Amino acid sequence: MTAPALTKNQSLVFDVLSRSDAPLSAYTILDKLRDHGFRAPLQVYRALDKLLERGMVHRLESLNAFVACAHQEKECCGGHGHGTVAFAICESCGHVVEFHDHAVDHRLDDWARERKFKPAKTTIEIRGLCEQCAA
Amino acid sequence: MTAPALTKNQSLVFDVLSRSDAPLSAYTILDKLRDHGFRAPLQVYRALDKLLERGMVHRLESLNAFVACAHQEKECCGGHGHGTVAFAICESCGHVVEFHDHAVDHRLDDWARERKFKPAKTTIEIRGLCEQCAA
DNA sequence: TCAATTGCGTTATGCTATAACGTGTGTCAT
DNA sequence: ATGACACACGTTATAGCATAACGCAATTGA
Ligand SMILES: [Zn+2]
Ligand SMILES: [Zn+2]
Ligand SMILES: [Zn+2]
Ligand SMILES: [Zn+2]
Repeated sequence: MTAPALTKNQSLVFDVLSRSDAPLSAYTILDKLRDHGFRAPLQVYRALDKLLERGMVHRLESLNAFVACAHQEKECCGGHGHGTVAFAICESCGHVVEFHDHAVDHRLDDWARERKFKPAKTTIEIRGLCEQCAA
Repeated sequence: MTAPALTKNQSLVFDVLSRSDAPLSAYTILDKLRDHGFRAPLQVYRALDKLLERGMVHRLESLNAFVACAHQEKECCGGHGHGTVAFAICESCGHVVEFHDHAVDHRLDDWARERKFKPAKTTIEIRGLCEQCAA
């Protein structure tokens, strides 16, 4: 039941994402890891796949970029085992806020149930300007 | 105030999207329009940009693909002048349903207002299985 | 020990999107 | 008219994102 340890490559990728204060593209991650022996995009993508599976990393579809999950292990909704997560992305400074909203989740869930649509993964991304940048 | 007519290229691209029952990538559109003189991606992307501006076409971020807007001109929320729109995307048959949900919109709006975040564009995409394909 | 699984590294390729250049065509103020 | 401007268009080249296909090594579990 308890997940196996991260491999070396997975740890390296996760570390880079954790330290970043903005989303990173796979190729940016690659560049940051060249000194650690990374040579090809696949090394990054394979690590990202595993981290995404675990919910430790999220993909921002509107940016083709990735962020470390901002949840603590045991937060509401089970931390990394969270349901749908939403993002507010500042187009000026690049800062991203990850959040849940149960009302939104349930509303979309109801919509799906009414139409007998079976959701697998839901993307919610608000792009705009954060408080700092909107001033 | 009334929008200028579509150019030839814009019409061709819009037609292709309108006739399709699934989202199309820019390159797929290009292929479908080679017989009409299209030779390069930019011809498609430039037309798409204008159609997106007008709200006649939507981009599905999680698919890197495009669909014709499913609204009628004068539907609720002003038809093509609509606010946030959401999509349910079947991963099996490719069918896409476009919808509004005011409750979701307002909830996300509230979230943003509370944090003084200024939304510019919001993406909501539910991927899963439609009723037909879930059976 | 033998198979199956998983991760890894490499090369090559494919898909998505834009930069930069020049052309032609209208509009509009001079 | 003529020049200035805006805008659509066409072309070539390039940038950015993602996966296919190969082979090797380590791990696991019958
Ligand atoms: Zn998360
Ligand atoms: Zn900002
Ligand atoms: Zn629409
Ligand atoms: Zn379906």
